[in-house]
Amino acid sequence: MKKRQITIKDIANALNISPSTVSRSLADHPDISLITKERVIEFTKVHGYKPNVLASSLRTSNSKTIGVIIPQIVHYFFSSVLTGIEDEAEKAGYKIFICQSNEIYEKEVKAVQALLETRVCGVLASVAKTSARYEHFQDLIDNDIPMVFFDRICTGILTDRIVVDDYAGSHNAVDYMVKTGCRRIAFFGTLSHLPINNNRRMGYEDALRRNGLPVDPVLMRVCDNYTDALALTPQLLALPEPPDAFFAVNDETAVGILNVVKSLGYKVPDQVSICGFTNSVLSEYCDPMLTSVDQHSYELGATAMQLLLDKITTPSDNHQLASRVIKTQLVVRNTTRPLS
Amino acid sequence: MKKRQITIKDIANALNISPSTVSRSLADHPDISLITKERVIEFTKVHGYKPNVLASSLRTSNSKTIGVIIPQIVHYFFSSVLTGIEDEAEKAGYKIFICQSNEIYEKEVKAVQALLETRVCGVLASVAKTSARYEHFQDLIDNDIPMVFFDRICTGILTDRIVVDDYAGSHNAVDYMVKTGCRRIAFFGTLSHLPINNNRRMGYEDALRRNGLPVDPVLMRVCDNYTDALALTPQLLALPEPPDAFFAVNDETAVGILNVVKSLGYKVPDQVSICGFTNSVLSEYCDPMLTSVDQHSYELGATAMQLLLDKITTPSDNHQLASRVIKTQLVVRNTTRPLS
DNA sequence: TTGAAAGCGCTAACAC
DNA sequence: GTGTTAGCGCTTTCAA
Repeated sequence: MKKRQITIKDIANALNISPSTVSRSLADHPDISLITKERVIEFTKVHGYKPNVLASSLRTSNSKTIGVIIPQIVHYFFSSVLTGIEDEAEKAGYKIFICQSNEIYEKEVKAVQALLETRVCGVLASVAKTSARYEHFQDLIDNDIPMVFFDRICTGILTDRIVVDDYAGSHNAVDYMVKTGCRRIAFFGTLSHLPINNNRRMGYEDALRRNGLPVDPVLMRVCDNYTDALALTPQLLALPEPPDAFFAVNDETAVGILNVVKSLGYKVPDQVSICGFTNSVLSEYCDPMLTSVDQHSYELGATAMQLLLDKITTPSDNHQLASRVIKTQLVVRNTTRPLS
Repeated sequence: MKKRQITIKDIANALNISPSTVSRSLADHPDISLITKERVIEFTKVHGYKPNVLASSLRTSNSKTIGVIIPQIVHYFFSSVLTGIEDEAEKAGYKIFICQSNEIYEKEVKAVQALLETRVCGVLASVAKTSARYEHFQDLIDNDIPMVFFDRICTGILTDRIVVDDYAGSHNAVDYMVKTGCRRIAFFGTLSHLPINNNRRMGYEDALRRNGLPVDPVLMRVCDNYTDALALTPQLLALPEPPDAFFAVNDETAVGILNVVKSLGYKVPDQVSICGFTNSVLSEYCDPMLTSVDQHSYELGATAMQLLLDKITTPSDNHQLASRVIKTQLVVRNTTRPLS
């Protein structure tokens, strides 16, 4: 026998007042007398009344919920962004509904569907690597759901976005490696349609060019996880002209490279330099500790949420889209040489 | 101008049928003629109808949502459990509503409140380290919300639970270290009321005793994160009789110990052995790779969700609580010596 | 200061 | 095979 939750009507009957008075008391409406309010509050406490948010959301057409579409929370970067998102949401009295795409396009589409059905007030999204179509996101826009893309944005969709300065981050890191004597720097990136990858690659290429170094396609590979790095790194080191440095688009990949390089007997950073991206906790756990590009992930999440809340509370029809950039910062540790 | 979503009534009017017929068509009710169903489906596709789950949940008193209360998703163990939970939930057609307690009692209480208000069909919870009171969980029970505790259970509350065999896991690990020659093994654990900690400590103590080794309180410390391990480890190594091995309740702590031990010039595992708990990806990232106790976290999450779904679908009034145990497995890597 | 009544969008008896 | 009707629990005009 499932016990029925107590309702406003129950309170009204018990107290011999009307449901509307109860509702107003709970909402602390100024018209209601203090005595009445106190009686109501007292009753809710004693009897453990829990407002049914389903009902109030339906009635007010406001679910006070934000949908978050995120690739994978196992990754330090995303779980850290999520913390920023949650903290801001909580301050503003919003709940968040997290959907993991697991980098799978189909799951992303389903997530959008679920968020639409849940009548979320807004959506924060970072797109899956495999997503090459964007109609599902357009669907959100078409239904007037405010949305903000973060980190992995979707250029085809006209809406606010917040990213990290991937180009500068990657440019600075590579520039630093060149300045410390590296001449053949390999690039391990992601294969996807996302601007984030182009930007990081361009930062890499431009840093080389500005330093008068050649851009060698042989050194540029698709590899963005630990396991693949274990397989690919030995191939590069076996080249006639092997790299003397590696730049990877995330820390897991960088650590994979590091483990291979060490196991093959190279000295890090004397013979081979390595730099990652994200500056996750991981970078302090490996040995030598990893030089990495900090993305200020918490700040990214918090700012994304603030942007979204702005859109929700002050819906402006002049659709000039905000485009924020979070600065990165190169954190030099011991997988790269010091500046002489 | 916020665009109103299209409703069942709209479809009914457009198609000159009644709302109930539309509803039944969408639910694929056997009574409805194929032609009608097709007309309805066609219309929903063309006009992008999204059912309002708020309304249907309210009407049916079934939100098809499971609440999950979890300490911190940044940790590999929990995010990995979460994946198991999500996969099972999805199979069964349930959404999940994730609440992070961040190990803070007050946030845990708020989470329970939110879940109650959202009218979730059930709750999966792993309790915060700082929670010493449990009325909030009792509140769920009192409202007949099926619930299952996982990993960090709450002994005061009578409900289903699923844990890892912490005692055996820790016993085996310590026993292994003794068998490989360690004589003074330090224990780094958590300070909390949770059984999980007692069990791990007892496993440690019993393994020592069965091998005829003394249990020295000096070697047993409260320390369960990377930063604290950096501070505490040197103190232990400076003892007149320093430990020759460390057993930590999680991998982050173990890596912290490892980094200190190495930096002080000790050889691992020759002079000092180290073992962690969880077997997170982390254990392959450090050097030497970390020996750790695998907790089968994905399986833990999946099983927890299955247990909960069982309770939800077949609510038995005979409250005999299920208590499942997931086996652990010692994964030997290079921070411990081989068995001779 | 409070109450009556309508309705958010959906479902499910019950009727025909 | 389809329609009528009532109501899930809440909020909010409008009236008193």
